Amino acid sequence: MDQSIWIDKLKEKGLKATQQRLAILEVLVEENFPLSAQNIFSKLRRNNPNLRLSTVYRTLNSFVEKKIVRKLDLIDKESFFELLSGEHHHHLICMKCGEIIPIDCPLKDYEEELIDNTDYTIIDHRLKIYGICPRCR
Amino acid sequence: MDQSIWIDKLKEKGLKATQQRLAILEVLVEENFPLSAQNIFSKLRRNNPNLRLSTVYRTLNSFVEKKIVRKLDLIDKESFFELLSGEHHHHLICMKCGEIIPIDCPLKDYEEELIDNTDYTIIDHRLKIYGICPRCR
DNA sequence: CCCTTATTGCAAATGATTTGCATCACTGGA
DNA sequence: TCCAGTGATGCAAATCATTTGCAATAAGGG
Repeated sequence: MDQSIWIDKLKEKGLKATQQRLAILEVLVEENFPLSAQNIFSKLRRNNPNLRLSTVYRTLNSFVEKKIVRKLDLIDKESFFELLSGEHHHHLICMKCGEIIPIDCPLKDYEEELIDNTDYTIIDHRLKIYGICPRCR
Repeated sequence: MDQSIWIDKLKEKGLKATQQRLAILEVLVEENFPLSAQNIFSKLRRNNPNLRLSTVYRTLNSFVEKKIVRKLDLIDKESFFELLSGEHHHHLICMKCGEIIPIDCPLKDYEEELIDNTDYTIIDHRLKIYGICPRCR
């Protein structure tokens, strides 16, 4: 990973470019996939025994706030976090094996309609589709 | 509320028609709106000091399992529960005042497409749209 | 009306996430 | 390059919604 790009990005958003933040970013970039705080923590801890789960949470929360990552509530308890890059999209989740597939967003026209009908200002939306993948079926 | 309908419905689903279950159902029917476990608990407790929050949770979970109510994760922490009746729909939530508006489901065609593209069996989906209502804006 | 079994009260546990505080590491300026 | 100020982190403890174990209770079929 080219750290300098990320160092700049962090500074640009008013965040110090610390070791822990860069390590967490590196995992998110390399996986390029939704991960839980615990996931990230486990991956990093062996080479970084001082890292705490609370630091991972604090970091992810600041990343969410600065729109560097997006928080997803895919399954009941644990939240997942994914890097905000590439196309806006949603997820299809296999209820048996937990596979997560990115899917594109079908809501553009629908939101226009909604604005006309409700006079709301639309800020954001969440869409998740649950099913069973061909292998688990 | 005509209790006998609900007593039958519970029995039909293999649940005993207990006082607490009927009380919880009554609140859900009268509000006809998504409520949290704590919401329901607070409404009932004054006339029912023995009721426990854990009973409300257990009841709601069994209702979800039997498809009598639907669980919604609208805001970060607390889950909401709403009676499963009427049209399948989703929710538009005002991020300032918390107003919740039911909206209809735009996903039928999209799911067909998804089945063709992914070979998944689609079980369910969740859609929430967040915005600011005209009054709060 | 009784017996069986599901349900509830109650208290304690759980698990993800957050927080308080002292220490440490980053960064911009000298 | 070094230093001070401030934000970030380690650490431990707290929080908060939700769940669970167990003994006591209530529902409902016979």
